[in-house]
Amino acid sequence: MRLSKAFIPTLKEVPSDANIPSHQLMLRGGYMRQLTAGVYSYLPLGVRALTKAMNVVREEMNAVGGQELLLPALNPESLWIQSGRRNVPNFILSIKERDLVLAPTHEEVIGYIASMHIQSYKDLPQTWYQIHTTFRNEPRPRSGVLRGRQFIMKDAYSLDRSWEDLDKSYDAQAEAYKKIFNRCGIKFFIVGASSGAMGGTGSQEFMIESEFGEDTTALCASCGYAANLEVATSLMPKAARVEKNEPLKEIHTPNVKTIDQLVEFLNIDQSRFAKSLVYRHNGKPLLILMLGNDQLNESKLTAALGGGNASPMDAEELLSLTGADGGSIGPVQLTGFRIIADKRLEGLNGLISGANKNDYHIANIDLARDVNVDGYYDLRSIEAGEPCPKCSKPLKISNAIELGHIFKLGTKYSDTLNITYLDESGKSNPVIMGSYGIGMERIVACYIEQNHDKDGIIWNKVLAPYAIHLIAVNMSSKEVAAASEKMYGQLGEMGVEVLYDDRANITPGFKFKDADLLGMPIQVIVGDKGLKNGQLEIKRRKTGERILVKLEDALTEIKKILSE
RNA sequence: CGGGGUGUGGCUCAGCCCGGUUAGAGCGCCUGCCUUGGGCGCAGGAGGCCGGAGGUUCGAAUCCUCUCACCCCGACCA
Repeated sequence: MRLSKAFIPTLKEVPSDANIPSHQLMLRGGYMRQLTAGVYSYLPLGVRALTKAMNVVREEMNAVGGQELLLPALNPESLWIQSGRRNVPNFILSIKERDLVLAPTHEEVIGYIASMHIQSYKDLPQTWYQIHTTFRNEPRPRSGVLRGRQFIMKDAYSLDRSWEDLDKSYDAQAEAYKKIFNRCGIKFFIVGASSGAMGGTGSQEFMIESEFGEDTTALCASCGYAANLEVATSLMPKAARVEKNEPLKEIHTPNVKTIDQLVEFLNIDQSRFAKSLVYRHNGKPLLILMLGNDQLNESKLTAALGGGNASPMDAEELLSLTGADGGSIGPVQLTGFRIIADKRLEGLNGLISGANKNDYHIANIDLARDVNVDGYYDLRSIEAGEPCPKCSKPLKISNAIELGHIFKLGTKYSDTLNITYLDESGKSNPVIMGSYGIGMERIVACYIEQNHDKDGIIWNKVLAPYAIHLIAVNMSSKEVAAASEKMYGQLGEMGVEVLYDDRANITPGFKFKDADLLGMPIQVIVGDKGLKNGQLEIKRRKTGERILVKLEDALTEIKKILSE
């Protein structure tokens, strides 16, 4: 492609809306432009990079027996009502003129097709996938392409007859994912994750570490334990029971609201306090007890509650239902609430909690004696430095971007959408499903996050839109123009993808800056300086290393570098 | 959805508090000359109903009200 004819609008200045490197560079390099919040147009260079990523994904999906489909973005609303996902918050975008919705994923359509055509155990297993535009009602799009309302997803679905076969399909996808990200040159790690509203029995996320990530993960450098904070655990010890079980005692605690203030006011260790959090779960009042200053993890809470909508109660309701304001609420003699507690509180006594009377707390609480606790669950967010659940070494906490997510769905959709097959004995069974997603733009953006410098993107040959950026330093020099044109022709004949800067009246500095910004892995520079000695220059974008080669050796040398 | 911020030429921004020339700068763009190894120089030029609507005023980019859009923090997030 000749740059003189190409549509690659580069920008010298950083657009003010872009805050993270991948976003800035994709805009500056003319890879894409924003249309509206969370929606981007991909320009020619962006399409080429995305296409490269898609090719890798296709190859690896096909290699594990995936069959490519193309499913419609427009879905009948009724299908989503049937699966029970029509009203999942912030999930589906719909259109106004018809009872149609824009599909945010395709379990429903896969299920619809499968329910019609999968009839016998002989039809199983199947793995179907697509690479397709997906829509989600993101409340707050951000970070460029990392979180959009419209994005391209590779989504795959496995259909199996048994849980054992699901494990095989799932493992095959996991292996394919590793190959995909490795081939793309992305440094990733895998964490155990919550299956959330997706349902199912297990899931893992493929992550890259990034300060701009929206997920938080716990990692053990020693044994390799890795989990999303939504599900991460640690070996934080429970507090112990105290020997003497004293009777309940009210204590005056004027203007003492937080656990930290209580610790200071009473001079008692925080492990003697039961913190009360007041929520509504599906409309019903819920009191959650946490040990000391442990932080509630809402993902764990939702999981413990078996789904549904849990949110903090507002201050007015709090007062009318408990008789006290936040900071003075506790479990003793509290009526109308379901009470659950974190596992670290299990069986404890000698605790202090709110008295449901402003400025008072109650001491000597024995959860077994004084409170009707409806279950102990793991509800707390772990913190950095806590002992790894597997090997007890300190855990590290870091932010991460989710590149891919794989789920063992089980029968959730088979049940609602009636996806069954007949086994050898003629008995009807639900199909066991798995689902596997990759954000295609995230591949490109995450790669850039990990591979850029102050000048621009640093592509590897797998994702690079072009293998070579050929620069004619000065087109007004007849010799340079002739040698460049010849090189462009020869590389083209070799089948190499070349971006050729043949622009006239553009100064060399400008061309070099553009080349570094766009980031092709190899720059071939033809200028008078080298031609005097019958040479041209080859520069590696990644290292900045330059070598001079004789014109007649250039093709051989380039071939050699390309095959590395 | 709560909090904050920003909308002035293609991009980055100044001007706004404290209303009053013809609305500015840099970059980019066009023309000519010049230059040719790290976003070159000189000269000339095009391009803006100051996000939108309403109001106050003799007069509004500037003050007030409403509204829309975008960005950030939080909430949320398959």
